[in-house]
Order: sequence, then structure tokens, then C-alpha cells
Amino acid sequence: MSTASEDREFLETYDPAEFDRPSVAVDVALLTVSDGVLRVLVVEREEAPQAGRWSLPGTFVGMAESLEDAARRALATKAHVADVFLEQLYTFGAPDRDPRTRVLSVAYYALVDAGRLSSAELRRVRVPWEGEEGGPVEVVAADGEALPLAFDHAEILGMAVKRLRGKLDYTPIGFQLLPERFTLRQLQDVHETILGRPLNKDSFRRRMLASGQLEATGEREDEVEHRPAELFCFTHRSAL
Amino acid sequence: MSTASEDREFLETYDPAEFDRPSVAVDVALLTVSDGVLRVLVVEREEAPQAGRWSLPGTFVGMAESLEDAARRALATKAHVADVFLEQLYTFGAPDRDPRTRVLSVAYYALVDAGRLSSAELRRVRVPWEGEEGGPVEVVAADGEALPLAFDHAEILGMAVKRLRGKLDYTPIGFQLLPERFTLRQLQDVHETILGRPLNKDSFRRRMLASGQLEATGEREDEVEHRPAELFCFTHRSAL
DNA sequence: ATAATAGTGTCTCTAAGACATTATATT
DNA sequence: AATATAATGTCTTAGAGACACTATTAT
Repeated sequence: MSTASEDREFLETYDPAEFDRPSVAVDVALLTVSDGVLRVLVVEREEAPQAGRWSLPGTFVGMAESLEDAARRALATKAHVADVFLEQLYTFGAPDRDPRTRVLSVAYYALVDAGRLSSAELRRVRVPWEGEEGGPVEVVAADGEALPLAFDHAEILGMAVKRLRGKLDYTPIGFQLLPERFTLRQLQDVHETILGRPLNKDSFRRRMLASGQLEATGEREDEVEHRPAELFCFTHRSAL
Repeated sequence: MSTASEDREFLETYDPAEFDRPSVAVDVALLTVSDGVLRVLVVEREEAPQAGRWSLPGTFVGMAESLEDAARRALATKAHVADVFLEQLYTFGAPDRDPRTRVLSVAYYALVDAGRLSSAELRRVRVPWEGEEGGPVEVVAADGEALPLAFDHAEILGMAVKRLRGKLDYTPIGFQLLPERFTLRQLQDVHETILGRPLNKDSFRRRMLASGQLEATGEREDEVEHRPAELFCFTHRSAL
């Protein structure tokens, strides 16, 4: 059995420079829904490698920093956004994925209400596959042209969409993409946008209300030209 | 837009030693089911740090090696097993998870038919939570004593169990834990063991047969003292 | 024949989809 | 009043659970 003194002795003779080590980065797919379209934040690379290509916000991981902290730092620095839903996605480690040297990317995805972002660098995501097949996706500019993505970021983004679609089937996670209070219609629109298919309204209502994760506020939306819907909010209960 | 010559120029002046980098390891939770019990392969650490504690087989990632290759190498070296189902689980990166230096662990889980392993170091897994709640799990020796696990390996193993339970709800992934040909009863036993709860026999049969992932072989088991059941095998179709 | 499990048929119950109806806001 | 959408009620349908019944092997 290990003792503290044995470990201390070991640590004094341990040389961390003994082995070559890969670099470790985090990259974040920051997703949002606006105008009935799934969008992602991408930034144009100004420096080599792959200058001119578009990439997910990312950064190298500091030596004393947790992976999630690094991801939040990348979001704060490059997307100027904090306090968002953030979850680890997958770690991409193909030996040749970055031309500089071996760079692993611990990918995260984040969800945020579009209202909290300046929409400058939000681009439309085009998903060329059905359901949860998976595979790379495209990011398109306002003119409909596909933007060239850096490294394997099309794969990372594709996996983020796949994960999100999967979660949506048994979690009302869509409220992460809406303001604090929202109508069921808004929530359904978000789900339909992400899933890429229409949902049954009655069944959607029943499932959401039965999930126990939504709470009626008693208030109603306004500034609509028809009967206003009730506003709901998320109850911070255990997520299954 | 990036050009090949710009990238080449950049690479010539790039110094990969400029930044401190964490070490990167892979750890593999090799799971199996035998005697109606979920088991995992753990090895006793012989060297500091944490000598005497038990750990999942792992290794540092080589500079030119993919993460999955590293995981398979760890399995071949420490568990003497190849050709198993292997899937990435999660990357553990708490700054203090390893006392030596910053070490990230890209965790994998693997599934294998117990018949293909020498059972020497297979230990029983005790899951102290219900359903897909999650959290650390225990590994117990033959005498029922819990083994002390190294680092955060109880967390890693707990996440492997959680992932496996989740997959089982919509995938007949249990056949990865059985010989090539198996009866539906064996498959149900595996599912029940992993889920930790009994399943409805009729409904299980219907779901499995309807999944399209099983194929009847026309053959039957033998050496049983009652009516023999038909043997099925996995059809290597698209996994949803 | 008896014991034991495999495999099938059918009834019930629950949840999703479809559709009709009522309610409540704006113009 | 006309219009538009919210919200509810009910019928139908598909799948899960429950259970009874038949089938097939060994002893």
C-alpha cells in the first residue's frame, strides 16, 4: 500500500521532462438558435497555421487550470460570454490533426440564448445528415457559401450536433438556448430546429410538462398579435 | 486564406518547447460479465506514486500514436487481450488528479466476453447508485473487501458504468460481452446484470428481435437439462 | 410422466399521434 | 366580428408489461 512518505520520495526524483508530451488544447462549439436556424460561433484565424480558415474558439490548457476552466476562458476571451451551459464532448487526438506538433483537442460544446450574444460571428450550421447518423457539418456565411474550417473542426462541430440531438430525445435541454422565461411554442421551435424535423405539438406539450423540469410562471407573453401563451421557466432539479 | 507555403514558413519558426505541456495518459476500464456479476480488470500498482493501490490499465500516449492505439496498447500490454470493443469515455483533467505533475487521462471503456480473459485480475464492481445517477463505484476483492483505487479511477469506472447503462437502453450492446453465438436468455442476463434490475422477458425478446441487430442461426444450445434455446449472433449493421 | 425452460398468443395499460373543440388575445 | 394562436379533450394506434398456454428437451 502506498504511503505518503514513499510518494514524497518518488516525487523528488521524478523528472517530468523525461518524456515528450503532446500539447493540449480545448475547443468549444458555442451553439445557439436564432431565426429558426442553428448557429455556431467561429472566428477567422489570423495567424498560421491555417490563417484565413475559420475555427471554433479555443486555447491551450494552462498547467494549473482545469479543462473546463480553460474552455470557459476561451469563451470569455474570444466570444465575450460567460455563465453558459458547457459540457465536455470528446477528445480529438489524431496524430496529424495539427501541422505544428502533436496537439490534442479536448472539445466542449456550449449552449446560450442568442439574445446574450452580439451576432457578429454567428454563422449558420448546415447539417448534411439525418437523425443521429453523425459526420462533419458545414458552416455557411450569410451569402450561403460554406466557410473553410480549420483543422478537424467540422468533425468536432458535427459531433456537437449529434450529441445535442441525442440529448434532446430525453431531456428538455433546449431551454439552455432560450431566455429565462419562454413559451412552450418557443421551446418546441428550438427542438425542431436542432432535430431538423417537425414535432407533434400535443405530444411535445405533454412530454415537457410531464418531465417535471418546467414550471409555469403564471405570467404570459405580450406584444403578440394573438392570444398570448403562458411563460415557463426551468426548475433546477436533478437532470434524470 | 491559408496557403501551404505560409504554413511551411510558420512551422520552421515554431518552437514546440515554448510552452509547458501536461502529460497525457489513457486509462481503460475493461468490463466483462461473469457469474451474473459485472467485473473489471484492475492491476496493483508496483511503483510510486500510489504503489499498492489498484488501477485501471493505462499508459502514456506516444507522440505519434493515436489515442485509441494507445488504449489498445495498454490493453495488450497489461491485460493481454486484443480485438475488443473499445470506445472513448471522457477526459479527466483535474489539475491535482496525479501527484507527479499535470497528467490528463483520456479514459476509454472496453467490453469483452469473459471467456476470452484469464480471470486472474477480474474483480467485482459494486455500484452504489441506481439507474443512471452516476458517481464513483467500488471494486471489491473475492473476500468482499473494497480495494483502494489509485488516482480518480473510481470516478472513471463509475462513468463507464453509467455510460454502459445508458447505451443499453437503446442498443443491444450486451453481445459484446458474450461469445459469438448466444441465447436471448444469456443476453437478457447480461443486460440485467449491468442495469442492476430485472427486465420483462417478453418485452426484452420483442425489443431485441425488432432491433434488427440479431440474427437467428438456426442452431440450438446443448448441454442443458431442459429445452435448448436457439442461438443468435450479432448482425454487423449500422448501429442506429 | 415430470421438471424445467423456450417460445407464442393475447389482453391490458400507457404514451404518442391525430384531430376537434374551446379559450383568449389583437385588429 | 374576424383572425390567430393557446390550451384542452378525446379517439386511435403502437409498444410495454403481464400472464396464460403450448413446445421441446433431459431425466
